[in-house]
Amino acid sequence: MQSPTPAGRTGRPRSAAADAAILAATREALVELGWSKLTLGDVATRAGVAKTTLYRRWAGKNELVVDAVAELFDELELPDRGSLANDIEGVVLQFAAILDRPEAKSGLMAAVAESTRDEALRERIRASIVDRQKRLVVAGRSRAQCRGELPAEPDPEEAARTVDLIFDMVAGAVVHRTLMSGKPANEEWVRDFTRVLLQGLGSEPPEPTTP
Amino acid sequence: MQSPTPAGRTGRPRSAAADAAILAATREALVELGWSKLTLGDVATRAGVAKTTLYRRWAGKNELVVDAVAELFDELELPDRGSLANDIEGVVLQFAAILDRPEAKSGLMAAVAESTRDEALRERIRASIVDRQKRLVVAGRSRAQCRGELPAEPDPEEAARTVDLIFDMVAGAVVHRTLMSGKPANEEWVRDFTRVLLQGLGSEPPEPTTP
DNA sequence: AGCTTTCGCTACGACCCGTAGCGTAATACC
DNA sequence: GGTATTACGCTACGGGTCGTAGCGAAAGCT
Repeated sequence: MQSPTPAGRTGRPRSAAADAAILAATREALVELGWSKLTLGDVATRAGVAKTTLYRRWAGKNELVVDAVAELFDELELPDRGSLANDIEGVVLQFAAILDRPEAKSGLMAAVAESTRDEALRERIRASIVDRQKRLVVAGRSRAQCRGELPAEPDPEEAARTVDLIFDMVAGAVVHRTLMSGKPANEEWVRDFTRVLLQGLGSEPPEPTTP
Repeated sequence: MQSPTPAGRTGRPRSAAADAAILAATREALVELGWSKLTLGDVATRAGVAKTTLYRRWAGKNELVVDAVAELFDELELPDRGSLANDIEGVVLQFAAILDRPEAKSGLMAAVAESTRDEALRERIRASIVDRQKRLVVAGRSRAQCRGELPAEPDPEEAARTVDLIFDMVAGAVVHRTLMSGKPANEEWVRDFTRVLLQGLGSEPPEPTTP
């Protein structure tokens, strides 16, 4: 997960408990201090380990925070809710709930910002966060094709392009809504979003919000 | 634009040339160093001003970078290209071109990350960057309604929600494509994106990419 | 046992931060 | 032209964080 996993097999093994404590302390520090004021010395103190232990496992702040934030996305699931629209609404609400947590907001965006100048960090984010989310898109799309809700795309290259497009549209909209617009991606918004995604902008709303 | 604009009217005025030099130096430093390694002392040296001059005008790194990045979005325009689809493709390509610049990527995302813990900074970003982009959505939508390409929404509250939704979907998709997926938002992608946005996911592609 | 690796601790030079103080330069008002 | 007022450049400073080195002790494996 972190630094070049120790090659040798003999000797005292690394403490797994220390790993968990460090990542939890990192998230705690992210909540209280945010990215810029988070220091590795402070994280070490919170975790009850020495600062040098941190540097033995992670190359720096970037890698540590990515690993700490990645764990937040472990709970993402895609239960079968009967229709494509329901599947989308369900997973988007899950994603929005994770993004609403302060440690996810500041940590993820800061890491992405740093990754624009660090190829290895970008790959780390892709492998531990982005690809995990994209798998949900692949699964949901294939499920919808079996239901006949989406057209089949025999060309694998074109199918991959479509998956990428849907992924960027879904995740991008939620992230932008949450971070840039600063408004909640609640049920009402998710309903509207899903309708536009599935039927396009030309469609008219089913009901003018009369609860 | 920056710090509490000097209240008094007498005395030596602030140098406007210094402002431009500082903002340009900030963008240059963003390109070469990225957000985390950018220091205000270095920016001051590049701009040919004293470090104290920087602190007299901006409260800190966050505010300075936001102002420096905001200027990049000044060139955004919405020329009338005849149809809603063409309008969208045009403005999205402009937006993607700006986002592709390294100073925009690292600067904007880092500022957004910091803004999750700084209400004043979030407001600054909203006023100088986000709202300027949203105006294009409002204009493009109203133009499309005049053409009859989009349904009219008489309820102003519902119209505002629709504008917000479209804005987050468009800008979010481009940002996510560029930064998270790390792939270019080129003409091919923009064509696919516009088709899905207007017609929804159920529609089939017009031609299987046969140039 | 003995070997190997991790761990906690301390200390260190290097860098950047943000501010204070001073003398000088540039404008507005009279 | 003289004067008040503000901005500017420069230097210097205490405080904080960085990332690393070195040490003795602890914890596993064979």
